[in-house]
Amino acid sequence: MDLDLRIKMNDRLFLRNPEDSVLGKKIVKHGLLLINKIGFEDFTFKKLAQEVNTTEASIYRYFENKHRLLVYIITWYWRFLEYKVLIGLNNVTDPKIKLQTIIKLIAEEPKPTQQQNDFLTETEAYQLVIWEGSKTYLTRNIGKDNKDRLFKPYKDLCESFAALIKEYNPKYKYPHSLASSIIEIAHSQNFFKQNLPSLTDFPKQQDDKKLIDFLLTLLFSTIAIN
Amino acid sequence: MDLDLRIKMNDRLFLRNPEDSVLGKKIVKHGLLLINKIGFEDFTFKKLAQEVNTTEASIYRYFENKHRLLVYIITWYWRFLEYKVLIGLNNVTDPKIKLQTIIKLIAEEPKPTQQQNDFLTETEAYQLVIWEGSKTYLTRNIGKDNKDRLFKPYKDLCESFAALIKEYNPKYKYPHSLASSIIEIAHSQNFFKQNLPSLTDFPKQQDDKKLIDFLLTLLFSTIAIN
DNA sequence: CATAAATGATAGCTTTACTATCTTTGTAAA
DNA sequence: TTTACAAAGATAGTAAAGCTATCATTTATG
Repeated sequence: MDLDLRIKMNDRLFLRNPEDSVLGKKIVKHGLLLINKIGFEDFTFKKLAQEVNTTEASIYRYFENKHRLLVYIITWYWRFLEYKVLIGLNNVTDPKIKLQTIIKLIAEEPKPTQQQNDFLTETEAYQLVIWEGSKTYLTRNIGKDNKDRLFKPYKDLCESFAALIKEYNPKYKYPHSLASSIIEIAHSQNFFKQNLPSLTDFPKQQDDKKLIDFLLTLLFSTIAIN
Repeated sequence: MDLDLRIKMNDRLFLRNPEDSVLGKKIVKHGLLLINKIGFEDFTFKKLAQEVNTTEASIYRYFENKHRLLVYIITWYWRFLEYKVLIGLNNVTDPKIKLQTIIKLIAEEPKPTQQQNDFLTETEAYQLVIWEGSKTYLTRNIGKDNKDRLFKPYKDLCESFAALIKEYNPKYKYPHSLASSIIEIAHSQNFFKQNLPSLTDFPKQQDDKKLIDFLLTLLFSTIAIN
């Protein structure tokens, strides 16, 4: 699936739009790679500056702090995923197949592709979401960040998902909670599978088949129409 | 439910056992309160030292760093919860009621009680789990920390939960994943309800009744025996 | 070609996250 | 009742993180 898309980013996320310059794109791209490599806690703008052959001060011209950079990348991913869902559901009419499709898109580890070398790559972004995604909102800044609409992409995705659930079974009482829960579970189970495998029933060295089966069963049994 | 219990803590968590001294207990108690107040990111041992009227250096004699203190409190909570489960399931034989009971114990916001004034309180610990719980393991130290068995209390709780699921339906394929998922969801939904309510279907100013209903339906529909 | 904007280079400041050392205090065995 | 020894206090110091400021130098743009 090739998507040549321009994702509109919330301009509260940056001081200078990173998409507008070579340096900006390098900051975001290598930011993603470096956070994945050393973890968000150990990640600093100084280290990133070295990777990108620039200075700390230059990075601060693009992003207020490392948290904003993190949110930038994570929300980019949510928007990207929503595009994928949009494309993936194109021409699909059966509500059941729609739900199966969205679950796969959410939970399946994306395959590495060649393109988009100069900006964010889906596979790396997916890893970032698994490891650092919840750190975007588990912060005392959540009130302010929410007012700045930083979480809109995530909310939109949940809303789309919830709409499909409602379409399948209009009487189900908790479509939003179910949607956000399944998204969260997909990532936490993926994390546990890699790092705390006894919390799952998935063999470490295996694809996401079982995880998807688990999620599909969970979803369809709870929204089943009796 | 009164529990006068002594929770055995993993001694890799501390340098000096905080339960053995007045200062140690104050550090842990006010550590919990202060993290809840200002958030883990802004929390420092220096600030805690001021709260407790001691010095930074003294706190470092008990805990290697703030992450260990966090894990200490969080794992204390998991152990505490497992005791509650143990007591709560005492004399219960019906597997269905067992599962209902454990869900309630996991998801229900504990009521404030008077006791345990000098150490950790359940209500505060519950808030900490919601806000900071996942930060215990979403770290590059997870491999080492896991070897030190820091996550054993959490694993044990999940294992107990999974065992009840297996008892109810021995044929269900994903008892561990389901157990850990429900625990995680309980907290993330609780967080969303407070902070990003559009991700849930629960009114902000209300008890956990709907959340528990959501979880119960989720659990029992997916493990239903056809 | 002029000029504005972006970047580089450098400096500096406050806070965090520790470690070290030395002194005082409180407690428990000799 | 001394003695001794561990816990805590007091103080200092260090490297890194997390910024902000300034000025010089490139690089785009009209």
